[in-house]
Order: sequence, then C-alpha cells, then structure tokens
Amino acid sequence: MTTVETLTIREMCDTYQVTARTLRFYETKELLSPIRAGSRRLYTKQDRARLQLILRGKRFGFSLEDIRQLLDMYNRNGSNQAQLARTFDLGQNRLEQMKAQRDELSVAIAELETELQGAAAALSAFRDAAE
Amino acid sequence: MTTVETLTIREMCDTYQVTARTLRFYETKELLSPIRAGSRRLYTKQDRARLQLILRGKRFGFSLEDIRQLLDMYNRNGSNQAQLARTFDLGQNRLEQMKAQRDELSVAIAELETELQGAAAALSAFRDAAE
DNA sequence: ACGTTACATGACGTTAACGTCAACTTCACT
DNA sequence: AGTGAAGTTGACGTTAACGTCATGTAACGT
Repeated sequence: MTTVETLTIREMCDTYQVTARTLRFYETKELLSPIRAGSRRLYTKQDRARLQLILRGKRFGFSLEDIRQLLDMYNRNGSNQAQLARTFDLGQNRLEQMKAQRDELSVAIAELETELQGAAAALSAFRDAAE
Repeated sequence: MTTVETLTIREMCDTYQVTARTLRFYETKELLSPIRAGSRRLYTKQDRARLQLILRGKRFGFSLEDIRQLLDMYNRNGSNQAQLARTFDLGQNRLEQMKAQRDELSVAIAELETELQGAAAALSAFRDAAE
C-alpha cells in the first residue's frame, strides 16, 4: 500500500535547493503550512506545489508578501463575490505589470544583443591584428 | 549662449522620481560620478543616461552591483583584449539570464491569463444569478 | 548683515529574506 | 541504555538599499 507521499524537511531541501531555515521562515510568513507528525514537519504534494510557485515568483522578483497574495488567489476559489472581485483586480494589475516588464525586458535584450555584437567585432579585430 | 546643460540634485530628483539620498548613495557605490561646483553636485547628460540605465536595471530586479558591472560594460570600450573578453562573457551570461527570465515570464503570464478568465467567468455567473 | 533655502557629510535606523548558533527533543539503532 | 542524526524553537547576526535625523556650510534675496 502506497502511503500518502509526504516529504521531510530535509528531502524538501534536497529536492528544491532551499535550506530548512527558509522553509521554516516561509511557514512563519504563512506561505506554507505543512502537517505535523509530532513536532516534525511533513510536506504534502500541495505544499510542494506551493513551494514551486513561491520559488518561481521569486525569480520574477516578487516579494514574499506579493507571492502570498497570489497564492491566495490561486487557492481560494470558494470565496464570496467581493473577495473574488478583489483578487481578480489584483491579478489583473499583476498581469499588466508582468507584461510591461516582459516588454521592457525584450527591448533591453535587443539593446544588449547589439552592444555585444559590437564587442564581438572588436574582439575579432584584435585577433586579426594579432595574426 | 547655452551653457552645458547640467542639473542640480533637486532637479534630478524631480526629473527621475528619486530622492537626493538615493543619488548620493549611488555615488558612494560608484554608479554615478557627477562633477562638482564647489561642493555641490552637477549632473551632466551622461550622468542622466547612466541613471536611466540604473533605474531600468532595477525594474528588472538586478542588484546595484550587477548594474555597476553592466554600466562598465556599456562604457568602457577602450580597454585591452582580456578586459573586453571578460566583459563580453559577462554580457553573454546576463543576456542568457534575461532571455530565460523573459521566457519564464511569458509562461507565467499565459497561466495567469487563463486563471483570470476562470475568475471572470465566476464573476459573470454571480452577476447572472443576481438578476 | 541676515535669514532662508539648497546642499553637504556623517551617523544611525529600517525592512526583507534569510544565515548562524545555541540549547533542547526525538527517533532509529546498536 | 546510550549515541548519533535529524528536527525543533528561539535569538541574534547579516546584507542590500535606502530613510531619517543632526549638524554644518554656501549662495541668494532683501
């Protein structure tokens, strides 16, 4: 019989490349809420999904507080209309920001590429002169 | 006769929505190096260009130290070959990172859009039921 | 000459996101 | 029963990126 797959804190660390301190810290910030076996934490599949979202959010430069709100939006779907409308707005704004960021990033990438082509040319010139 | 356009620290603040403290702080971090009129700072066109790059870098989530290196790459083109090659590599890496970030961002945007469509549908349902 | 701005420097405070250390429990074995 | 590994809860330390005084000076209008 396959037990419900839960991971210890150490296994979580190894799997997601985070420290135990980080996981406990996220818990105090109410980003995670693993179940307990006595005093020990056990992370369910749900916890792991949340952690992945957290880590991705971080790569986008979102603050943990931002991420907490986003997670709430993803998870809390049995809410009332006002609640839903509010989280919907929050999501819309976030979406706008992300799109703007992506566009700006595209421009910056293009610029950097041009710049690097110039550098590459300079390097070639150096090498040619050294022959 | 048009004097060489330089801005005072206050004018810089108003123009770019940063505090004087921030500008002085950037100076201690060698991100900016305005000229002096006595003890007072005067920001040239070059300084303004650098500040814009700094602010854009920040919007992408780069650290000030990252930005400093990027700025060096943009500006120092009279360097030796080793120097140039090194900064070139640095730029390449950064470019990879930025592209990866952009791609990840695109995925997240798509997901969020789907999610929000669901929320929008739920809202409509609510409204329909309320008629 | 004098008061009011504008600016300067220096020192200390602040927040986010953990790191680090100490001092227990608690299993899992031997 | 003893020991070692893994886990727990505090408590304090750390870094980045500024904010917030306190204090001092310099130019400008009256």
